[in-house]
Amino acid sequence: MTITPAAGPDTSTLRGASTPARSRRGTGSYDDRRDRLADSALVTLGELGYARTSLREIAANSEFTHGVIHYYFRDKTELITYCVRYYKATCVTRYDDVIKDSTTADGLVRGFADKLVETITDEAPMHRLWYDLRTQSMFDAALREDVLYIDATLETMVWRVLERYAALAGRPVRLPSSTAYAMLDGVFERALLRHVCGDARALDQLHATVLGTLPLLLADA
Amino acid sequence: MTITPAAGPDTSTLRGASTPARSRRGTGSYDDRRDRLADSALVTLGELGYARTSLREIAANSEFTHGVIHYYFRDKTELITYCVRYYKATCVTRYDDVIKDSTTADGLVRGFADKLVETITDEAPMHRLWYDLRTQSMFDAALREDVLYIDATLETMVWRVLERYAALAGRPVRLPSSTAYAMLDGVFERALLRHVCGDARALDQLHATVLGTLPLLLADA
DNA sequence: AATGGGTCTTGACAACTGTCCAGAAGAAGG
DNA sequence: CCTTCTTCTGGACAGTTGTCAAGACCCATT
Repeated sequence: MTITPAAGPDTSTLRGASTPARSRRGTGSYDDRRDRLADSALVTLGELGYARTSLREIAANSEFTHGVIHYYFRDKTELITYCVRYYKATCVTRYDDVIKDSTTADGLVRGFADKLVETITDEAPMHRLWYDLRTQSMFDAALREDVLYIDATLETMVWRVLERYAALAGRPVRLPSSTAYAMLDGVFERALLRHVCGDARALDQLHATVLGTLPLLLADA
Repeated sequence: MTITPAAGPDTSTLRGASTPARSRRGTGSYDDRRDRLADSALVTLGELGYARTSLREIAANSEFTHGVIHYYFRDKTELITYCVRYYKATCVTRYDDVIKDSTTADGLVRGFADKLVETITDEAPMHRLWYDLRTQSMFDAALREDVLYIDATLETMVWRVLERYAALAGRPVRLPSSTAYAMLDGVFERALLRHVCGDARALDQLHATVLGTLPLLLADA
């Protein structure tokens, strides 16, 4: 998958627009290999966390050697930044099916809860990496622009779910988008923490919490 | 302030119970200097974040030299762990005055919102450090025990506020303690992120959000 | 004054980090 | 074949890290 940033922070790199589509060596185009490197990096980052992940470790878990990284990325910051944007593309559409396929308010709530549990089960390393990067942005200004942009994207993603829920229920959401997102994110982050720490009940509790909480976000009938 | 862990994870160090109360050198007792070292460390950690803070940096910002750290702490992990516990002691009583002094439900909500804004204004580095450590615990098992214990402590701290609020309002809280904490924590974390990133409206919005949201946590009249 | 032990300083060590570079490897075009 | 360009390798560099140890310092007791 080649990332195609539609909006948001500047995505230009050191290479001009005339990037060669075909490579001389290796498989796939220049951008393909860049993305595969970012893909490997994300796996390693999700495993070790931002702080402990070195460029050599990233390279070791990829098809490249450590020297190549500086061929595709100017420095570590550019690699991380690119990875963050790459990550975003993999998660913005996560709940679109829930929105599209639900025909009742209760069905949407169940589908949403199921999806939250599923994504923690399948993609916990990616989620903890996101929280890691978001927290790091409080110390490292270089990450802020991207983090805030992705956070806003996630907020609208959640808001689309709630708007559909409100429409199906015939009652408006009684909280602003920012508050609703912050609350649900807090619930999700807590469940992720418990789950990663080995709490077997974390996912069931998340499911129950979402079922019990989402109705409270709508105005009274 | 000397930390006196009442409950929670094991706090024992390499030194036995017969710790000398008076030192031969430096000012204060052995435990005093240990705490002052932890105090310096927390300031540095809050400034740079867990990942970027080295033992030499901690020592440079303290009254000690870098070698002393291994005299008071076995290794970096023990220092961090001690700091985390030390941190907890400084924040568990944060809202006790609000609980004690409030005489009306609305007054408690205002006092709580004021206090949240105040603590972000005054102690933002400490808060972002907490979120940093909590996130790191998802990657580093050594931190988990302490993090989960502190998180539980914060939950009961928030719960005490809500119980008092419910009593003053004459309506019960309609969410379990865990959910209520997760939601408010999400709102708080978001406000902190915005604030640290330079968003001047973050604190006003936090205040307004708390005023608007807390009533929703109680059952209908 | 001498001793002994708690406290602290200083320098060293190996391991690791991001970055850079000289050159090899390989494909495309002449 | 030879040249040219992209791609990649492997090593080197300087800086930083946690950890340790030899010894200096200082105070209390004898």
